[in-house]
Amino acid sequence: MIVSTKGRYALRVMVCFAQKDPGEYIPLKEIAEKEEISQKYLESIMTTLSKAGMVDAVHGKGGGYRLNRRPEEYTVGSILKLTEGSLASTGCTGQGPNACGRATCCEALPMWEKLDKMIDEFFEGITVADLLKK
Amino acid sequence: MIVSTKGRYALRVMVCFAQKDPGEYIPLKEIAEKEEISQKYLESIMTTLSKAGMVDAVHGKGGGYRLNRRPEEYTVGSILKLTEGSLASTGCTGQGPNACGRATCCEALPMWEKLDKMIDEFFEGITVADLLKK
DNA sequence: TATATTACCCATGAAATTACTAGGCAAATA
DNA sequence: TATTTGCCTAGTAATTTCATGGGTAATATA
Repeated sequence: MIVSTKGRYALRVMVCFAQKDPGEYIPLKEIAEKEEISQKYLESIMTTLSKAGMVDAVHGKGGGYRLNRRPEEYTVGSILKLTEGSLASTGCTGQGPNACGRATCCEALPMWEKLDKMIDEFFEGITVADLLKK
Repeated sequence: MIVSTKGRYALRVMVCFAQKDPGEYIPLKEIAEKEEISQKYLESIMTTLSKAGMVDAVHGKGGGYRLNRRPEEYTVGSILKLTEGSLASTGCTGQGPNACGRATCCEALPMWEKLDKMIDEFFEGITVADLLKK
């Protein structure tokens, strides 16, 4: 499976924030209950989003999280890449420590690369705003 | 990652057979060595392919495996669906025991379904023969 | 018939990943 | 100061992945 709950939760939560009044801080607890997601688990996801500058976070009473851009400025791709780490279909494409040693002669490699490109373009072409309107 | 070694090995091996003389049986050992894949692991993959009727298998000396159709008659999709079980991107699409309880109200579901369709069409549009010619 | 060769079957296991859970600390507000 | 909220670190149970090991069944050849 290409997308774990982490990425899917992140997406749903971002859509959830987009439905709220912009500027208003929403505590995580409220979102977790509405979306029926474990509060503790969601904490780690929100921290990731916060550290990456995707959302603003404020401690204490009256605090919580909020979006810091308009929904149409968040691509689904940017959210998934952040929370999932990568969207690569196989791990044998690209560089890095997991690069396949047979890459130079693998008949299938161009196919995986084409797929990855297709998936990337798919997710980069959708924004949180697109998920909102239905 | 959407495609594990099991599916990737299966694909590479099918390409490997397609390069051989049609009709000739090739022992698994030879393929495993050429492709640098664990012989024992490959056994289970080949058995899956054999039981599904994708390849012919013959025991004993001079035996082994061979394709039973022309390379252009095997889609990548058919091989991956067989070895990977499914190519669904999330597990929340479709029916089955893992179907998401929020499916009816999930804003992201149409996106996952569209992605799955795109991926399926991608793999069904490529055959073993396509991987061969390069 | 005996032997070697090959596919097939079943069980086991190590490593990694996923999806959480637990508990405390830090910051902000009233 | 007390409460509310986010942040940090660790641990853990279940599942999946990627194999390994040992035996059995079928086929060909000497």
